[in-house]
Amino acid sequence: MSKAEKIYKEYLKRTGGRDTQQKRTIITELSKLRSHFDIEDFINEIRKKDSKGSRATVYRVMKGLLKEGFIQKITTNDGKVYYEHNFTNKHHDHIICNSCGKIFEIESDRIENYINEYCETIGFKPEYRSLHIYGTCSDCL
Amino acid sequence: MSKAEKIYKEYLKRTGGRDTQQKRTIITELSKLRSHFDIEDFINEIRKKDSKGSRATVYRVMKGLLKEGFIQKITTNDGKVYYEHNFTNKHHDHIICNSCGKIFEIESDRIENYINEYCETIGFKPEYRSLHIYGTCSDCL
DNA sequence: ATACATGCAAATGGTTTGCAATACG
DNA sequence: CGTATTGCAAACCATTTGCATGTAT
Repeated sequence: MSKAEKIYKEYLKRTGGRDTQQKRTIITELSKLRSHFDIEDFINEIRKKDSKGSRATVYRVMKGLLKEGFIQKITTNDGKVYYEHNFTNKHHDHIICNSCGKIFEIESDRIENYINEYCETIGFKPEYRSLHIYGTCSDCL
Repeated sequence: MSKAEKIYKEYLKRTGGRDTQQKRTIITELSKLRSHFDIEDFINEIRKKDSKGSRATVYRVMKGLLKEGFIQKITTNDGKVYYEHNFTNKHHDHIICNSCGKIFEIESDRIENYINEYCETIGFKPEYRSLHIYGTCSDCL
């Protein structure tokens, strides 16, 4: 069973919905993306596979994925919106340059460990996180 | 000079704008808020001080404050939007329960230090951050 | 005086929703 | 078959913008 298929199964289990071709296509295509993506581009991609893929369905699936922590939403300073999945379990954080808009991705076990420790002390069960660091990158300085 | 006045001066310096009563009122009222707030409530608050305070002006000032890192924007899982200032320099992060929606605030020097260290290694100058941890709180577990 | 700021209302853009048609279990 | 899901278009809501008016410098 492919990675995408596994995620899809897990998604169905957690959301308790029916097994449909649309959902499967969305999650399969999603799993092919490596980095943050624009949702409009993604919808166009979906439409190549399923000519009548609807925006509404994509958003409906996205909502479930967000809720279950499979994907996250990033809003940059200037209001642009991106989505990103973390199907690989390797969660990564973002460093965003306010000057040129470039986005750097980092993985940090130290932050991860710290968060887990901290949450344990207050009895909170962390599922996913979103960390964005804004500032100025070396090129712009 | 009050804290709010200091922020206001700093804001003017950084954005290079003119000194107006509206901006002053917005920043003064903002500095009175302790925690995350709903912008519509905030606009109503402003209107008590300045009967014709406009949504547009509030958003315009917010935009500058966001850009300069004086405030941050939080979007919860279910799409609700909050704002929050960090006029106190004591930046704090958020832990958000996906089940009941409660928001816990934490301060973490360890995360702060780590971020500063990390950014130094890549030549990035961090200005502010947004860290949101989603999961389930002890009450909901 | 003149350029920037404000207020209003209309426009925008991302996301959600009502409803009729369709497909899963 | 009965109910959840889809697709479409219209609705929604937070935010932005054009323009005429007001105000700081």
